[in-house]
Amino acid sequence: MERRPTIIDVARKAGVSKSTVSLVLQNSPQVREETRKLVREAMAEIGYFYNRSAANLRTANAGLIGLVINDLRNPFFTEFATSLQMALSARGYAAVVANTDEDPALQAQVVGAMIEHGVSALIISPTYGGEAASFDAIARAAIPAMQVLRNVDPRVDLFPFAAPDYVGGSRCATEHLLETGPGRVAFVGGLEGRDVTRERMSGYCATLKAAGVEPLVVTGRASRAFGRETAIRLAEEHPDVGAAICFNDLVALGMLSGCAQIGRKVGSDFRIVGFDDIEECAQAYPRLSTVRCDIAGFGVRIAGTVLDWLEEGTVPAPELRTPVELVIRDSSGHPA
Amino acid sequence: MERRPTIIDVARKAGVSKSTVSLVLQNSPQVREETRKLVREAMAEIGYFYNRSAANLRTANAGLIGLVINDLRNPFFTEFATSLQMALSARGYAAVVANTDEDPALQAQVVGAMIEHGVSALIISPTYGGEAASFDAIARAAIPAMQVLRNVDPRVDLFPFAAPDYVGGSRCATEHLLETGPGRVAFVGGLEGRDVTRERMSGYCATLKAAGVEPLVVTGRASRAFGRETAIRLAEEHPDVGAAICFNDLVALGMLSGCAQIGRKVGSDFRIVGFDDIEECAQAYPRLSTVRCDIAGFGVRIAGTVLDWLEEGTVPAPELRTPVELVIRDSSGHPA
DNA sequence: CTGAAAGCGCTTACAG
DNA sequence: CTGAAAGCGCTTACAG
Repeated sequence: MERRPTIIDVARKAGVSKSTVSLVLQNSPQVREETRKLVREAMAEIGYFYNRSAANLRTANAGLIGLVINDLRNPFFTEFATSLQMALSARGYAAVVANTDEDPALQAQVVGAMIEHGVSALIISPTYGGEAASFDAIARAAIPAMQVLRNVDPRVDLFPFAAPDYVGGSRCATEHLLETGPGRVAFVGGLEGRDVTRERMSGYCATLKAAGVEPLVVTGRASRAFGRETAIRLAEEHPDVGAAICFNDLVALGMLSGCAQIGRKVGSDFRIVGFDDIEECAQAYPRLSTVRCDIAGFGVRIAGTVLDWLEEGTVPAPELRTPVELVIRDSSGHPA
Repeated sequence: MERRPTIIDVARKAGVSKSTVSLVLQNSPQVREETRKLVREAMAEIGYFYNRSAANLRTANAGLIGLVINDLRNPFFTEFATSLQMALSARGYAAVVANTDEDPALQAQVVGAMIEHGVSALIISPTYGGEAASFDAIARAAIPAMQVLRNVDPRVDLFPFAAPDYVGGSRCATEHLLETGPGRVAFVGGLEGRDVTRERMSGYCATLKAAGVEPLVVTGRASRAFGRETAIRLAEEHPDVGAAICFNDLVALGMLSGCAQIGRKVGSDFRIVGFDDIEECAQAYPRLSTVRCDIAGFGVRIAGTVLDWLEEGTVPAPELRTPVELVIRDSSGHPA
């Protein structure tokens, strides 16, 4: 467990100066091919590892990106974080990631820790509430940061916002449900008063209004458990409701489970469309129709946007909306 | 976007030397309370952020832990990684995390990157194959590292191994299935030749052998899709099979879906038990019986083990097995 | 309790 | 193409 070799050790071994070793490390063209090879061999021989922290002290580019996520156990966010991380990795960056579990205090803490670790940029899917503490710290530290999936800080010039086109998605889904069968269509899940809920609901409300149909909104946690309970409750209390558009796939999958439990046949007796298109949708029975947000592609895109910002100074637009697509499978019936 | 304040700026502002500021940063008791307060105020006023990379250069404790996971999109690993990360965070460490997608080359790359970033320790749920490249690099860098969930490198003295007690779990599950009904019980899912598959299968095989029953093993990818297909295929080709113990919950959930599709009633016509107890099990219909590995608790425990190793020098035992527990819900029927 | 000085491993002009 | 020197922001003895 002795001291790790440094460029000085490499230099000594290779018989050159440490500047030369540094130049080799940076692939500088001004080092002769022969010397370069000599140095590389010396590195391999003595087991040299580049020390980025030390380099960072001079250049202030750690190659570290912070990723803070409000709910990392939710498959939607897992998929986002994973795709993003892998895209960063492919471009030579490492990701420091933290889950905040929707806790503003925890979020402020991890954001602070990441700043201390010298992240070059921050990508944050923020909690609702207490956002000031986190974003003010980021602003003070003058670190490029994007807010994704949820827009909680209005300073989008400082903290550009990106998310899928939720409104468009809910409009399509509602129109589809209006076409495929009779009965009222409900909107299920999503916590009241939140932006994302408002957006995913607004396409629904607008479409129903245009069609002259009365809406029925059942807000609540975006969980399987809530979906399941609601499916059962809806059958009892609102037998006239023949379809539901869900806040997300988790709720929809929960409704599938609830309908199975009470023997209500999904796709005919009752029609459901989810939101997000997590992997499970295609494997459920019946296969779940949903609004595909291509969250993996979204993650990759955000990685690119942030790295371009960092490397080329291309400041992202204040608001980016990525297109969504209705995927019709079996849970929503088929147009008559 | 000017230069970030340093301890020198703080010192000047507070009218003390930079050593004093450093001492305050470390909560050294040798600084007078009054001075301490003065310094803290100065820090707040000029927006100072601690620079860990710089500190690390002297002390070689970055407060960074590397977490590399073979399949981060799998809810089992997501839960593990998230719990672990949050436990680290609670003790003041940040986690650099990377998904390797079962790719040995990618794994070697991210391990190298983490070493460069100066992680103080590594926790790795490794890919199968090509392990030498990764673990040799870790050994050369002399970084404490644990292999979890999969034991691929035999040097467990160097890289202690920890995992739930898979063998015991599969034994319990098999006994349970033998008690709750008639028909053969199959083992479904898990790639052939892998340690985890072998372990999760061995309790099954041993129990059947003791009971004098013929085993039926259907290996394959540990996915919902495979479970679904297998449920359908089993009903056609092996109508005598009345129960299945699955490699993991994903397979079991897939089987639930397949049974629903062909109208086979799970819990009576056919009995299923999963493995892991991911969150979804309790929300499925019927609710899935499974072997609980308490992966969240496992993650927290590993975090503790590694940090104790780092901070107190407590070297972990070469192999740690954590207890598992059979959770009986509705999918496995009930003992007659 | 506080200051001055050296050093952690690198990069970056600047000479040669 | 290569060397000597300064400096990144901190910590750590060592004096005072």
